[in-house]
Amino acid sequence: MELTLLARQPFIFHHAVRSHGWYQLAPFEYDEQAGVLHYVLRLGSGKVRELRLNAAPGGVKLETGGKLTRAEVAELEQKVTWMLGLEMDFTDFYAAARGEPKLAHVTEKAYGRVLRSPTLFEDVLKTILTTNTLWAATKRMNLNLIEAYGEPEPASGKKAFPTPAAIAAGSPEALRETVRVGYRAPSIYELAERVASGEMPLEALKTSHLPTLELRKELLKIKGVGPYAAANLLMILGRSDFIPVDSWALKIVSHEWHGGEPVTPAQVEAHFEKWGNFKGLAFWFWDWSYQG
DNA sequence: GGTAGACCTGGACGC
DNA sequence: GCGTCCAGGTCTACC
Repeated sequence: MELTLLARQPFIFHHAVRSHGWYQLAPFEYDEQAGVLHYVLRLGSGKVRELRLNAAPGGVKLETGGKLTRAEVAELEQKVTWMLGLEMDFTDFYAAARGEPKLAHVTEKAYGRVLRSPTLFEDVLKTILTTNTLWAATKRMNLNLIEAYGEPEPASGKKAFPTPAAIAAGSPEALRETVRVGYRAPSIYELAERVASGEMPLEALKTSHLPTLELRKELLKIKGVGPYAAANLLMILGRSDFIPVDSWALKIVSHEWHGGEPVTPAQVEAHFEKWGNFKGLAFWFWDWSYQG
């Protein structure tokens, strides 16, 4: 099966994919040379399919194998549209960025979209796996999680990201010992249980009209989600009023404006205060002098 | 509201 | 091969 999905312009597939590190986290896999983003998706019907996405005139070409019903194709379209933010409009951000040399590139590069997973559950778990650890460990824990609880695509054997029910059917001990998530195990297990039981309607937050501050409060109620993780998830949800301040953010801001001297999260926020609702976007796509 | 210390893993390093 | 140190956000207790 093959189809093309149109994106609101401007849209550059490669820049949408490379917007942050998510493309390196399974079940995403990005073949940079070929410009193809792979993703193993579990459909609502339970079928698991590997998707192949690449740039097409005006948007994205989507390919996958095996027969699908009309409803499954519609689900695929809806999920890919969400993952790549195909309908998102950044006109106001581009207008605000005009005149700022450090953001001069954003319109030309069609920056603004942030690659996301098909479910918020997956993005919350992945965000928790980025906290208090190094990127290599995040990738490994995520891989272990998929290996332990993901369902395989029949043809390739590649596994999809686990459902909340699959993780909830395990135990915090298994998460700690097999998936090696350490002290994060109780938080991850509790989240999976609450989402699987319907107690926490996490996916509803994707279309929530709550003011950003209220949405942030909801995210902070999740165990393992603090200020950094909440800001990261807000960015994923298309709200950029907060900056995900991690150790890297402190470092680049310190080099940008403070001669390498230590800075606080409040100072990071202060530097971007004037960008208001676009604070997170301005920070995320800033042309930083320090590259590490 | 601010701060200190514990929570874990795995890589780097010294012996 | 073993032991020690370190990096990385969140949570809890305490002031």
